[in-house]
Amino acid sequence: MVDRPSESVVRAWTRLVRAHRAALGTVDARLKAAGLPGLDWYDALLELERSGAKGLRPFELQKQLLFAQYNLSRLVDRLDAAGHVVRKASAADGRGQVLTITASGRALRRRMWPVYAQAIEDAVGRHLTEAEAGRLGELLAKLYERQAASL
Amino acid sequence: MVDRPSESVVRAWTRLVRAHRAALGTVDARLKAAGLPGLDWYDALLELERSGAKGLRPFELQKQLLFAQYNLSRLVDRLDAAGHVVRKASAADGRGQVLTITASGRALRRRMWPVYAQAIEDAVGRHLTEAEAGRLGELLAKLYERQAASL
DNA sequence: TCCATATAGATGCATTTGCATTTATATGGA
DNA sequence: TCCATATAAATGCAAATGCATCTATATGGA
Repeated sequence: MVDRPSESVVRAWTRLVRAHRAALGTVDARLKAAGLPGLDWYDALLELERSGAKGLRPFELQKQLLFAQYNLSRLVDRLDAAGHVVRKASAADGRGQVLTITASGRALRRRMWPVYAQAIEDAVGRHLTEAEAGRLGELLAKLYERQAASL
Repeated sequence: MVDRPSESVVRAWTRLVRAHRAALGTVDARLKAAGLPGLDWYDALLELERSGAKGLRPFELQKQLLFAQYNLSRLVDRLDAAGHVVRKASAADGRGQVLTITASGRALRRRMWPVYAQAIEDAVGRHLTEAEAGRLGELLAKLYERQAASL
C-alpha cells in the first residue's frame, strides 16, 4: 500500500527529529560535563532496577529500550565489566542469561539522576507549560504505542 | 538555578526519546532495504538543494542540521567522494568553503524521497489523525525553537 | 525420536563516531 | 601594525556501531 504523508505529518516528523536532537544534545552534554556515563547506561540501569531481584533477560531489556541486539550485548559487557550488573545463566532457558543490577549500579543511577533531571528540565520543561508538556506526552505516547503495535 | 522537572515533563521527554527511536528505526530500515543512503545524506542534500546555486557554508549546514562539526566535515567528505556535492574555497572567507549540490546529488535526493515519504507515513502518519499530527508538530516546533533560542 | 527451523546471545571486521588537537584565516583592540 | 583571541575546517587515534555470521539451545512437527 502506497500513501503519501500529509504536510502536517512531514512537519511533525521533521520537528520530532530536530527537537529530539537538540534536547538529546543538551542532556548528553550535561552528563558528560559531570563526568557521568551516557543515557544508554542510565536507561539500562533504570530498567534493571525496576525489575528488582528477579532481573531481566537481555532480550527483554533490548525490546524495552529498542536497542539493536549487538548493541545491547556490548552495553551489558561494559556494565558488567564496570561491576554495575551481574550476568547469570538462566535456569529456565539454557540459551540465555538473567541480568541483575548491583549495589554499585544502583548507586550510579542515583548519582546520575540529579544531573539528568536538571538537564531534562532545561531541555524540555522550561520551554513548555504544564499543559503543553502533558499534551505532548500524550501525543507521543499514542504515536509510540501504535508504532510498537504495528510491528 | 536548580529545578526539578515535573512528572509531565519527564514523561514527555521519555516518550520523545522512545517515539523518535521507533520511528527512526522504521525510516532507517526502509532506506537501507531500498539500498539507499541514510537520513543524514538526505538532510544534507535537501538543505543544499534548497540553498540553490549560492550553496552553503559547512558551518551553516552544521547549525541547520545540528551535526557535530567533525561529523559534518566527514559527511561532506563522503558526499564529495560520491560526487554529490562540490566544495569550493569561499571567496569571502579564506578559512572556509562553499558547498553546492551536483546534478547527481539532486537525482539521489529525488530517488530517496518516495521511499522516505512512505516510511514517514508508516512510522508517523498512519498512527495519528491530521489534527493530532498538526498539534504534535506545533508543540515540537515550540520546544525546538525555544531550545535553539536558549543556546 | 529426529530434524528443520526459530530464538538467545556473542563476535570479527569494516565503518562511523567522539574527542582532542591542529592548521589556517579573521577580527578587534592596544 | 601587531598580537591575543575567535572561528572554520580537518584529522589522528580510540571507542562505539553496524553488519553478517556463528554457536548453542529450544521448539514444533513428521
